[in-house]
Amino acid sequence: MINNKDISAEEKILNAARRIFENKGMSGARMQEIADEAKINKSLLHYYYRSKQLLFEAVFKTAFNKLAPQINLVLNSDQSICDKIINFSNNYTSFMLKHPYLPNFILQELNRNPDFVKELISIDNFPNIINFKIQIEKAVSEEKIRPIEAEQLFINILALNIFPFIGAPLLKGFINASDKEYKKILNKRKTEVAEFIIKSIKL
Amino acid sequence: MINNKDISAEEKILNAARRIFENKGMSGARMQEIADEAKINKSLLHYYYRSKQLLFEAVFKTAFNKLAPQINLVLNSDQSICDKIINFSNNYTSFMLKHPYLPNFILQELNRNPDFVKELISIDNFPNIINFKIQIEKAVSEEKIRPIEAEQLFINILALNIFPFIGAPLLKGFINASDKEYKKILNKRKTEVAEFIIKSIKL
DNA sequence: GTCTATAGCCAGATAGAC
DNA sequence: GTCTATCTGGCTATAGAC
Repeated sequence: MINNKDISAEEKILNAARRIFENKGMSGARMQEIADEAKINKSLLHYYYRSKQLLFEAVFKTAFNKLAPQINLVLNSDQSICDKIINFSNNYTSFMLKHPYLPNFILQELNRNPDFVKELISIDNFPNIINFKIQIEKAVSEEKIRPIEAEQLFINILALNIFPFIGAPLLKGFINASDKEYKKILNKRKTEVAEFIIKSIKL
Repeated sequence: MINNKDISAEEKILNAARRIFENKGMSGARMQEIADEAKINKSLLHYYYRSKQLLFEAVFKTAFNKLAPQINLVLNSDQSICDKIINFSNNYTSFMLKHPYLPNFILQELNRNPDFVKELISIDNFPNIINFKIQIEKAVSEEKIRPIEAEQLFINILALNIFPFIGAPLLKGFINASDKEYKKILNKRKTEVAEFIIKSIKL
């Protein structure tokens, strides 16, 4: 039997762990730091999650499950290509402005441990390009958009939307922007990115 | 007086450290692992570089100094906008196919420690958007390209070229590509990316 | 310059009282 | 479930012989 206090402790830990892991990664994070962030005794971390590795995996899967549905809207919804591009660019950027460390965290850990993707693929709703590929090939053959491979277009859509968050520290430096100015630039991208892509693929 | 053997040891360490740090990051790397990779006694790492932190900084600055000139070709060379986009997309992708972990390594560590950018900015030849901004504004006012802000275009150019390397593990999963197939896709991007951008900004 | 041995510290994990 | 105390191992860094 689990009472309210238990749920609260487990969730406090998971949220604290998310903040610390997103910032420092698996190897840079300290269990003590997570405990402090959660305002909870360090032993309780082990009581609830057994080990640092298991706590990390819980955080990682939660993070990935936030990202996957967004990608699936591009790959598997029944919107038109234009609507997908417009909606995804708008929604994804809005979402990321609230969770700016998420893509960096996920990609960082996957680069460090590429085999982890294999585990993720078996999960329900792991994004897959097949339907999108059919949609693009159809649109090309019907001359609704210029000839372009679905894989290249898909990579472009993700690149234009995700990179501004991953590359933020560097981009801020290159373009001489304060945090506030950079946030403004990101906000503009909610519509800019879709316009950029659509202008490129229209006939 | 430094003889050949010294130089060799120092370089062996730096190269080994680069490989390990690029893979595991500062906090995930172990001095013993770097020593093994360099086939050298662990004490020598401290003899030559004093501490892990200093060794890391040497590796990081070397890496950044490889990246910066490439960015400066876009920002500060006197090529036309089209030539810049075509040449950068081609050269950068060729370069990154040889150093695929470089952008991930740099962005990872900058995200973990954003203040580090401030140190980099003081370095000679730190990329700056000013000249590029002038060039774009001129081209827009002369109606050579459609209206677009220099910052947004610059972010797009970097995003389309860099993200496919940082996001590789995830993208491979989404588009069901083997390492070999993904490499083929990246190779195509040497020309695809430039085409995609130019189609979007032409009038 | 290169090695072995070890100091000194810190992190993850557990034992056990309450 | 929650706490304190502590074990155990691994890591950076250094001392000191050669």
